[in-house]
Amino acid sequence: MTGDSPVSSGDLYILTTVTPKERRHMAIDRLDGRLIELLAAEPRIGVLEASRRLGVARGTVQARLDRLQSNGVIRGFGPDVDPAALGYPVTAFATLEIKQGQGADVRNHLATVPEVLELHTTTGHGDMLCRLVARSNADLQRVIDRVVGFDGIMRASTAIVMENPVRLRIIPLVQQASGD
Amino acid sequence: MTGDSPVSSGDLYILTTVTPKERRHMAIDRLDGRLIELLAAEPRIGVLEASRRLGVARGTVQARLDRLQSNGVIRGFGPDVDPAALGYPVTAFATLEIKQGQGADVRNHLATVPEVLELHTTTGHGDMLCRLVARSNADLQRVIDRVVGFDGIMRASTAIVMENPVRLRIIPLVQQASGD
DNA sequence: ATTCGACTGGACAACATGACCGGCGACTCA
DNA sequence: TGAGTCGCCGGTCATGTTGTCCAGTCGAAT
Repeated sequence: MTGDSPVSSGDLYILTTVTPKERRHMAIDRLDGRLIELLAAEPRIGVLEASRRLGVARGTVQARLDRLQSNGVIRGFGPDVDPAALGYPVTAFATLEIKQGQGADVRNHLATVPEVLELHTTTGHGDMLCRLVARSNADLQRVIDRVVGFDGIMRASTAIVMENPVRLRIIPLVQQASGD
Repeated sequence: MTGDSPVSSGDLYILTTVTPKERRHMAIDRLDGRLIELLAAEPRIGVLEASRRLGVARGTVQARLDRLQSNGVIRGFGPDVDPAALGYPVTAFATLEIKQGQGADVRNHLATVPEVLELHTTTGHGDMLCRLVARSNADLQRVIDRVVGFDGIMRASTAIVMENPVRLRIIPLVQQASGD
């Protein structure tokens, strides 16, 4: 039931022009949008309760959920863990400059560092952007040393996060995509 | 049951020194870690099945889960929605430079843009960092125009994400924090 | 007109849930 | 040393939910 997503974010993002015909196959409709909102607001809700709230039959909700998951629109329902509550209250973003041809090695290196929560390769004069967490500012130094203590990395510039006024969110986008 | 988290990521991160005594109260132990891993791997698992896999009593899993949630370690189980599958395959990070004293206005402005998935205020010469998505590179221009089309923003520099070798992850950190 | 897909409303057995309980062992503290 | 506290165990119970069927309706496309 948990089929491979047709769009893997591990891949290169391929830029496409989407025709109206294709849109019909990939877009989510209002009911999908409402379902996702509902699940986001009250995740421990069951299929049955969701169907009651949405005013549709239980089978419909079940079918929509299955479709959203095999579509890859909903990747899963993993627990949302707060690094701060784990003892890592400091977040930072590091821009890394990479030696030519060392990209793969650097990726592998960074993947082994638990404090690297996320890594992207980007355009622009920095080559990679990664999200780090640490136990304290002093600990951040240790993390950065570990991150940049690798041959392929030429330079790193780090920005420490002070405030996070907009937490990672998806609902507004879902609403826009579903015409809600 | 879903009490307020003692550590809200919307707040300023306060840097603390953690004594061993405090650690005992906040850290997660091996069982917590295994439970989180299990939930991350198979989110639709129930409490009963989890207790079987972990080899502990059902009540124990229930109690641990409750504690992790009221601790704020587990914020929730929201659906993990893939923007690419919604029709927004382009991701970018924008560094914004803000006019003095306009921070709050800019935050409010950005919060109204659905394509802004995340916003941080940071140290460094850029003042804010935000994560954007768009339907295409051309669409990204529209999104950026909307983001920077606001009085308080002086300059923006954008890095388009090409690849995402390490997806947002938390398990390695959980393992480290739980001594697993 | 027919076929197709999506939705409805209903049924069923199997299962999971929340809420309890008494009891056990480990720990803290006076 | 003894009392209290805490987390965990293994069990019970009524209740609600799940997965899986089914026949029937509706609208859109062929």
